[in-house]
Amino acid sequence: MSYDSSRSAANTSRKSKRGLDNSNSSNNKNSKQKTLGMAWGANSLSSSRSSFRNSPFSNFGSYMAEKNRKLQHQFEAEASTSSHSGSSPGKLIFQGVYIFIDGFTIPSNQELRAYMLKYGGRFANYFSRHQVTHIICSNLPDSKIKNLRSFSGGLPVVKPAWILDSIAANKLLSWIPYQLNQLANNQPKLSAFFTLKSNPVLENVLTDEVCQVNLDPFLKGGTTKDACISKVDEPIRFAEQASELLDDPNHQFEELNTSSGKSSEVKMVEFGSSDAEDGNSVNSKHQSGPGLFSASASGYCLHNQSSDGSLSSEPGGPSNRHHSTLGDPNFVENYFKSSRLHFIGTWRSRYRKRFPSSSSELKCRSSDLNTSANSDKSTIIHVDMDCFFVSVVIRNHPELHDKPVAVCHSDNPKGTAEISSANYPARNYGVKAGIFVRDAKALCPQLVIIPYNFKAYEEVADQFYSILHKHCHKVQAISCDEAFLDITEKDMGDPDLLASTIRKEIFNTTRCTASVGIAGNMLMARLATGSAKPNGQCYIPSVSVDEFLYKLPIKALPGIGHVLEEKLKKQNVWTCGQLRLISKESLQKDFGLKTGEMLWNYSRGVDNRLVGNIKESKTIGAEVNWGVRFKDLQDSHCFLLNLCKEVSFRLQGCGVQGRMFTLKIKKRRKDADEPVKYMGYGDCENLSHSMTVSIATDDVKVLQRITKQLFGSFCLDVKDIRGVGLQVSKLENADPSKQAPERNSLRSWLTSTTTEKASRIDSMAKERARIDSEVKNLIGTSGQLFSDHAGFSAQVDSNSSSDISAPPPLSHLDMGVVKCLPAELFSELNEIYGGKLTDFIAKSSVASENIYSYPSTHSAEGQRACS
DNA sequence: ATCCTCCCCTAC
DNA sequence: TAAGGTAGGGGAGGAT
Ligand SMILES: Nc1ccn([C@H]2C[C@H](O)[C@@H](COP(=O)(O)OP(=O)(O)OP(=O)(O)O)O2)c(=O)n1
Ligand SMILES: [Mg+2]
Ligand SMILES: [Mg+2]
Repeated sequence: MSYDSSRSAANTSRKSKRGLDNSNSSNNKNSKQKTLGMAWGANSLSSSRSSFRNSPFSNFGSYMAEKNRKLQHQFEAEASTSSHSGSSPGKLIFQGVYIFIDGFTIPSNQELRAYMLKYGGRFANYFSRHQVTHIICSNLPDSKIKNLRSFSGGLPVVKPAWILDSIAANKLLSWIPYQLNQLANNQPKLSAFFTLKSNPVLENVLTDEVCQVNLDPFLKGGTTKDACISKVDEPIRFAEQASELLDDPNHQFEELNTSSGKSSEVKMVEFGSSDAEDGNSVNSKHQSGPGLFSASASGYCLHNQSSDGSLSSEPGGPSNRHHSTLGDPNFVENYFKSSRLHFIGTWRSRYRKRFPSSSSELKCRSSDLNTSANSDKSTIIHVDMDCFFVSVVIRNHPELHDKPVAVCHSDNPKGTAEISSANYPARNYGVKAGIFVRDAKALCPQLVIIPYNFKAYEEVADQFYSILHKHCHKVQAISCDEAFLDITEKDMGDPDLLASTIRKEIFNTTRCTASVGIAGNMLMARLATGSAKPNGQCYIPSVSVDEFLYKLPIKALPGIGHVLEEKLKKQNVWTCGQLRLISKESLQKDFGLKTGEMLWNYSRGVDNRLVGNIKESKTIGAEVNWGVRFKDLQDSHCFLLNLCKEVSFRLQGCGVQGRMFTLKIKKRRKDADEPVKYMGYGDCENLSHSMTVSIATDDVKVLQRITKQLFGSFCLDVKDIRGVGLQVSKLENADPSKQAPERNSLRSWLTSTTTEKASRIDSMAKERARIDSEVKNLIGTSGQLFSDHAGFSAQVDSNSSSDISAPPPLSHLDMGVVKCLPAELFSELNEIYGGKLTDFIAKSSVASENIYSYPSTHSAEGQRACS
């Protein structure tokens, strides 16, 4: 196996002074602004943004809203014109039908394929839930049936006779009479559940009872087995029959279908859309725009399966889908909708909005580090959902709880799709997150593969955090399924009791289990969770820390990944006990100051971090390292533009702008073969270039110009590009009035006192020259007058200025800010207002310096500005 | 010493 | 076929 990428990269030419040489060749003819996914993205951001942007224009929010409205309109117009095509000749009886043939059939695979192609249908060599409309199947072994039922996601499973009869009738017949009986008969006895379901008391009675019973030994007995580490395995049983009777809209839905359908028809258990939409699914035909992704232009993939199992003729139909940037203009948008890593990567920014930092977080402890003194007193809880992505999806499928199950995009036993999460039965076979589905199938042939349901993950995460916040005010979110609680102050009673209460509540609310670790610091609490899983809790008292760690493999320590693990193993260190034998100095020499200290501390169970609120983000970015293949420069520029749009949306969604831009490129290594992973990046060099400007921006056009320039400073063949990322840092609040003074670079520079300015006068010339070049960069050659600055974004489009609203009236300008603009920007602005600015300023030449001048604390930025 | 840039590593 | 993102911490080495 050729291992991917990540060699030392020490040989890559590091310097590569950012060559400002490359002429911004194309003057961007195609600035038509497709605005891809911003349709609903713009909605959410305009509202969130209008609250920020009210200065210097008091009505800036509406200005932006209007701008966004127009862009959205434009987008919708384009979308509606682009999608329709093709008329259907009478012969194409299978138009819109996309079959996948599972197993041996009569007539043969090839014959059916030929029929489909001849009569306007399509034929899938590999199963894809997104494309396939019908599964064709004659007969299957039992094991395969079960898997099929799980994976088909509600698609009709039909006998080949359907195709033959349709051809004979010269029209598309209903598939229902041809449904595979085998499958229908094998349905779980849902009806049995439904009759019981109507008893709402049952849930509490059963689950509570079970929990109580299981918790009992722990609560009474206190400590158990090894060295006072108390651990309760699986105290909350699934109580399968009971839990599945819960009043679940999804079940109701299934019941409706079962009873109202044809007598022979039994609705297949649905994993995909129906579960996602829960109660809505019955009547919601339209994909309620995934506004979920508040900080992103992309939404989730809500599979557009028709909920009644009938022919699902998707809007676009089963048209050619491209799996790479080649030929798919919406690649970025579509890709993110299906990316699990994008989902978990962007979850945090959504959480920030849903649970705004409670601010009541009294940072009464002066030092930001735990001293060993109070560490003894602290009590930290770590909560983590068990095999989260699997658990959420199989909630309604008790028959799968005991079987090995994994979440994956593909069930192709030869495929390179990645396992996202595997349940515990599957882990017994070695199946785990990150491995290829083909390897997982090799390890465990009966592995059941189920699809993602991002919307459900989001909902469960919300419930999860609602519960946590209810029980504790100090909650640090780690991810959508994981958090730390500081319960030091809650000296009321047993932490174990609190933990079991929380776990019980999580289960009763979500029907998914969580595990909990309790200890004196975050490190040990996290490790405790690991040993509590699945569905358990574990307390590690201080006295047991040493023993707990002694045999623990170093890889189990958070912060030690495969690289550090290998390096340490070369030093014959396999366990934390062995790690302790190495001196701190030696570790720091080998791994650096901080990393060495971390290793030394962690191996002893020492962790000084405090549980805290999520900090405001320092960087915002987007990258794509899958399916990236360019045939020419134009391809790459188009892709970069889409990336810029995505990043711009996220910046605006977060209400921030940035000054530093980093473009990352994955470049196929010299002699690298085609990647092992389908559409993957394989063995690559990771390259990056960055640029800092003095005016923060979130404007697409500015981003695009900067990005183009950065892109030009790489010398490479676009055909070698396997991944692209754009990251923005040095963030500032988009609303200057809410901007922390020390973070407001431009303002601090502009508003520094005259004496300060005088003291910098020597450096000014140099700085001015730099600004000149930046301004040129920001303004460019065409339309863009200047970037978002001090809350102002104006665009004077030479060709179609009617497209964008005019800037707000002069009276709404914040003159304090305007006065301080650099000359170039001031004159640009002055032009917009027909020279009236000069007069205005002249009249109100009263002292404004005081308003915005800060004590000269902004050392860093000051240095930067005048150096 | 401290910053800055270009990386690498890690976790979810 | 398949959807290998995102963000923070931090190290090496050069510039100041
Ligand atoms: N390489 C990974 C790691 C995680 N995830 C997703 C799927 C997981 O369900 C979710 C949470 O990550 P966890 O590390 O908590 O893993 P699980 O919850 O699946 O299992 P565990 O019981 O070990 O927590 O993130 C993923 O898609 N790919
Ligand atoms: Mg988990
Ligand atoms: Mg987790």
